[in-house]
Amino acid sequence: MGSGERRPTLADVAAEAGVSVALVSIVMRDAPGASAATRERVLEVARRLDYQPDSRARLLRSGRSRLLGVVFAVQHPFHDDMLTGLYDAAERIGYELTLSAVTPRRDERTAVAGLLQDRCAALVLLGPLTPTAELGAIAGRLPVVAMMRTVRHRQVDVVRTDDARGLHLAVDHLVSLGHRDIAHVDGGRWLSSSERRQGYRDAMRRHGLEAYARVVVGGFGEEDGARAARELLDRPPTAVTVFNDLSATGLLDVLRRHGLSVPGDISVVGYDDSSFSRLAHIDLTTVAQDIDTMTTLAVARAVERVDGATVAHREVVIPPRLVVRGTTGPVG
Amino acid sequence: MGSGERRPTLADVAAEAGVSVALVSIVMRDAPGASAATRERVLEVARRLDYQPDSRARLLRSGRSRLLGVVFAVQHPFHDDMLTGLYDAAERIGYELTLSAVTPRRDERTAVAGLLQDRCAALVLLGPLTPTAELGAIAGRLPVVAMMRTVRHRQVDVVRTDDARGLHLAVDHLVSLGHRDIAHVDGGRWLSSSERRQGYRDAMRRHGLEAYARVVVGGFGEEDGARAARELLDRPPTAVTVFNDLSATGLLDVLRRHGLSVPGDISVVGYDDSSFSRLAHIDLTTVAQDIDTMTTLAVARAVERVDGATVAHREVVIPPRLVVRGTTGPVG
DNA sequence: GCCACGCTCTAGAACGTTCTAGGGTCGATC
DNA sequence: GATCGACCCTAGAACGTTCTAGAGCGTGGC
Repeated sequence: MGSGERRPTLADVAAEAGVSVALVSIVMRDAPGASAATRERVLEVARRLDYQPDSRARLLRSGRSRLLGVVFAVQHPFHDDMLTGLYDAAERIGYELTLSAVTPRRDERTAVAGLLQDRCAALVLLGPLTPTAELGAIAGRLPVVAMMRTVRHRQVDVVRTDDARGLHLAVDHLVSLGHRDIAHVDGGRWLSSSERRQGYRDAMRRHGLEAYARVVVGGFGEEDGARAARELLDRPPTAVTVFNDLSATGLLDVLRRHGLSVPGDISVVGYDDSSFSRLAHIDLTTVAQDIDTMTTLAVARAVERVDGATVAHREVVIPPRLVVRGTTGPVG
Repeated sequence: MGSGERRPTLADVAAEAGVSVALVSIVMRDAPGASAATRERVLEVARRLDYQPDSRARLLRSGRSRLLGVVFAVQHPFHDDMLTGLYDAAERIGYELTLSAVTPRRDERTAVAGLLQDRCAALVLLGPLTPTAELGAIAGRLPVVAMMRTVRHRQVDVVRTDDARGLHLAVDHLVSLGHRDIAHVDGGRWLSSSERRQGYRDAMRRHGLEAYARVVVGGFGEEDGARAARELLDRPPTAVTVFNDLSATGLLDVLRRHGLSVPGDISVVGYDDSSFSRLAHIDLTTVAQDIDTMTTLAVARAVERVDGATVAHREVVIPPRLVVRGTTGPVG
């Protein structure tokens, strides 16, 4: 019936194969201490009984859990890209991932609490909104790595992109195309928003364009970009840098619907290099966060902490890369 | 630090409070058998020591796991909406969710295998691509509920939308607006694609429009819709029904970029009612899958199976609902 | 005064695994 | 021929919890 008979355990396999439980355990873990012949026989029995190790019992007994808890948010395409990278990185290093989602009706605190009960060895948080103090409290009991935001706390590790530099790249690119009237649609209350906004302001100043600097309140979603676009339509700049790709697509959509050609009338630069931004029909120029490096480092850092290594600096800042595609061009 | 001292256990709390381990367990589970006074005292100590129950040990001992494994795919916005609903439904019924993602480099088999080791009580699979026979094999060892696709196997439960009916609704709506030249962009190899395609064909026939019926190969993503749109541009229909919302947005984008106005020149109907489709700047007419009902039923069904109930019919088919927004209008 | 009962509490087994300590066996070495 | 070491294997404790059985005790009815 599916849940009918009890699932087979080590003891079942041992009995069937005529050996001790301990020996089966050795074989299943591929640990030294069994002859090739018995190894073969035990494996055959295990296969026949369709034995599946019980990771709960396994983790319970063996203390160290090789399990990383990841908190991500639903409806953030870039988080999906990060998850993809995290799975890769974890697999390379022999760790498992356990996910906990933040949804419109399930907050970050709940998501974290769930993982704490699962006794993961460490936590990786994608763009957490939890206040620093509270993050610190969690970090008091297990290693915490925050991604895509700064956390000024001595117990919390951080892996993030150099967001200020990202906006320098974006503005430099636009300036090199002849743009001067460059606006910025920010991320509203999102945490990396202020770094990016500041990066934009600095870059504009560096080019002597502070007179043109204009920041419009945005957010992380398409509707935020769309709203910002409508606001810009009164007096459109020749170029705009946007908090992230998702918001940029919302903005692009509204601009085009109002007859502006991109990049003819207006150039647009996104942020993240989310996988959808490289789709042919979107073809968005954007500031790429280095997903591979970030996820690899985040996992590595978490594991180092689990192993009790003392790591020198808690914050790793990865340089971004500008990816020029079809939404930017010379000023018309 | 962080992983410095061992995390407190029931025994620690018991020792500190001067009672037995069993009693602390009773208090933590809020089970009957402890006086109000000790209850209070034990809770106070637990709070002070920052005790967190170990769900592994808990589940291991108590057999039944109140844990539902969910397999979802990354970069499918509608799966995110489903996750949101599943979390709600699970919480209402006192179950936990454990997630396993399918990514471009992590296939469904791997995702399922992970959950099997976690000993979840049942599996919920979002639009699984696994062949029926293999799903059946998994269902042989624990209850499996597949969502958003049909599975003809006597051990696999199915909760899905009446996709044929969904396309009837879409076509009926377009016909009532005066459209006759209505094309369909399908989902390619995706599993509900054939039902929806068939629903489209039936509806066209029912309206005596088989001469106009035209199916373009699509897929689940934006780029598939975009590709299909380019194909349609030679000889554009006055309306098009699309496999899903994501594909529809790709299609919309290309159509508009080529100077077609929506819904002036062409009407577009999506499928899913993904949360982004209701954003003001997308404002997509679409066939809504009833997320609340589907997720509630899927969780309920999984739990019934876990409890060993014999459920009459294995397939639950939910009627869809047409949501008329801004991408459909009278034929121009 | 005795027994039965309800209430609060406890001891100890059990869940399925890993780990530690050690028991055989066999061939080689002194 | 005893000793050793390498190799294969096993018994039993341990992980942190829940569960079963029952102990202690105060109360009430006869």
